[in-house]
Amino acid sequence: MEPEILELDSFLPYRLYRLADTVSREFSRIYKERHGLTRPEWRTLSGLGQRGTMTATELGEQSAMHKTKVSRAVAELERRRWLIRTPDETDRRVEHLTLTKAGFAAYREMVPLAKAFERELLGKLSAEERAAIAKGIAALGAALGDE
Amino acid sequence: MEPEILELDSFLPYRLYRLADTVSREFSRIYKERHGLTRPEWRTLSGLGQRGTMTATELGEQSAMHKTKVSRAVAELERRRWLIRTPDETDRRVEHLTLTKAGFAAYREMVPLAKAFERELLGKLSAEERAAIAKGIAALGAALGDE
DNA sequence: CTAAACTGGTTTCATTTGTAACCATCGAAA
DNA sequence: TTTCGATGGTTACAAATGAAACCAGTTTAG
Repeated sequence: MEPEILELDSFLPYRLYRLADTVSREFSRIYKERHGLTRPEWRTLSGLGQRGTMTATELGEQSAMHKTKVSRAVAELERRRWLIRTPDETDRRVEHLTLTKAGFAAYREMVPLAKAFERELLGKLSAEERAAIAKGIAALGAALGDE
Repeated sequence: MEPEILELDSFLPYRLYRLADTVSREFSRIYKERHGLTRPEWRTLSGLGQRGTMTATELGEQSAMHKTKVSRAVAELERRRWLIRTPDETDRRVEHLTLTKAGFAAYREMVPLAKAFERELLGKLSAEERAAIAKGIAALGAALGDE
């Protein structure tokens, strides 16, 4: 019997990871160069910028980050005075996180850059290709419960 | 003027990364549990299994890994006696890497598991969705020169 | 020839990450 | 109530990673 070979180049987990890695690495230059943010920090910033106040746990769910990443990212943004913590009135374990003026200013500055990056990337694709990637990602995400 | 908000959930770099992370993490359980391999080690194993002999540099190109990752993965697989290095005849900096019997046995054992994983994952999608993800990834990969 | 630039591969060091243990608080059940 | 299991969040420690320095050996240009 023939030895079975795995075509790595068309193997979904590999292909997907590699693509995401390339895109993410490119994109990270934007927030890394501009403000020296790490990816968890950027996600925290954009999560709070988008949704307003959130708790650390909510942030973790929304951005698919492990709680330790969230914890460290929040600590760093707090150190920069980009966010503040407000203790919950009724549950003293919980704290509500909100961007400060400075934090929100940074967010507002980043948003157009992020959108431009995405626009440029998608601009290299045809309309059908854009539709395909959107559909594919949505379907796979749904299949994985990766909401 | 309205503050511009970035919808993280539909932002391509984020969505893609998150999806890849989920898939990759799931998949890694297979080679992690079975043999305690790291991802670079798995990639090295499957790269050599697929293509036969390669140099470290070629491995790096084929699997999109930094040279230090390759170096360490190769060292570990060598320690397990899953591969051997043969010095190049004409250029003494280069070494050709090949799986040993044991290494190839491990590879052969992993391939069906990998294929089954992919099959199961894709099985959750409709035919059009499968086509969409394939097309989208290929297009984006091409656009990025991410061969 | 020979010096300088380059390439394959390894190592060192600082940073990032994940796991697990941990602390404090909370809610439910006895 | 008191106790015990969950939960929000942080910390400690080990492992994985990336950047840059490094060592050999090779090529190129003078």
